[in-house]
Amino acid sequence: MTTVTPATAADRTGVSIDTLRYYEREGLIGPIRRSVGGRRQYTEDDLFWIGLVTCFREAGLGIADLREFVAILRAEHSPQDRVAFLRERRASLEQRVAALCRAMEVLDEKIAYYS
Amino acid sequence: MTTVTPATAADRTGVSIDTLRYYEREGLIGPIRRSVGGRRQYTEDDLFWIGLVTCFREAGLGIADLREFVAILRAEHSPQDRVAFLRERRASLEQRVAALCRAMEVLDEKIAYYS
DNA sequence: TCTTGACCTGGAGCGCGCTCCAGATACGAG
DNA sequence: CTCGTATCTGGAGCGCGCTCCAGGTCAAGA
Repeated sequence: MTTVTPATAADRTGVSIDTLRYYEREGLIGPIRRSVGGRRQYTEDDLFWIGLVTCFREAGLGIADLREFVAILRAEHSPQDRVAFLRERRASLEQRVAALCRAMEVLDEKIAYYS
Repeated sequence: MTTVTPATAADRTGVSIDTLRYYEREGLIGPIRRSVGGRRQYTEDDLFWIGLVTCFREAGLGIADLREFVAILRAEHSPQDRVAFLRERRASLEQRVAALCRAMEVLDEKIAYYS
């Protein structure tokens, strides 16, 4: 299996090395395989997962949310639990979108006023 | 002009008294009128403005953004500057929405998978 | 008048999400 | 083998956005 150094992983995911280590410490990714000497070796799967995490971080989910997310998707939870959790997260994202739309409406109003 | 105590203002806006003071210190609201004894007296206009600020905070704008927002709307800036600023803010909100939508798509995928 | 509770100020403290640092170790190029 | 760069670990530091606290002031009700 082809793997990649921390520097390359950081480069390809757009996440800093420090943050990658932080995410691993926090249980959001990995644990990442190590070389004999102890250096991290990121697989393509790791990179993909980091992409998912980044996607959710950008959407505003907190570290604790993501930890739970990881646990749900990895551990032995009943499908109902998983789906319930996922739906819950989806609902909160919808609320964020709603908040954003309200703010955009206000902006549009102001833009119209000053145009 | 009818005014309202800090406690009532907090109650009606859903923003804590401490946070109201903080916003005022940061220049996001006010300065709020004071009674002879030095207590704050919030007008309806103040409450409305606090509502706007809250709306933008919920949409994820930072304190510095809002300070600039206030400056733009209050001070003597050319209409072009205002509109440019507002459009810029709107664009960044759109990006947030896009990030949220991406995350929701991922969630939907997982939901579909586990359903 | 006295009590009680809301409010004042300035400043410290806190949780989050990184980010940086020191000191040690690994490893590829020459 | 040596050098230089990349990486390792544990822990400190930081910016943001509040939140809390101490010590004092104000004001309405009994």
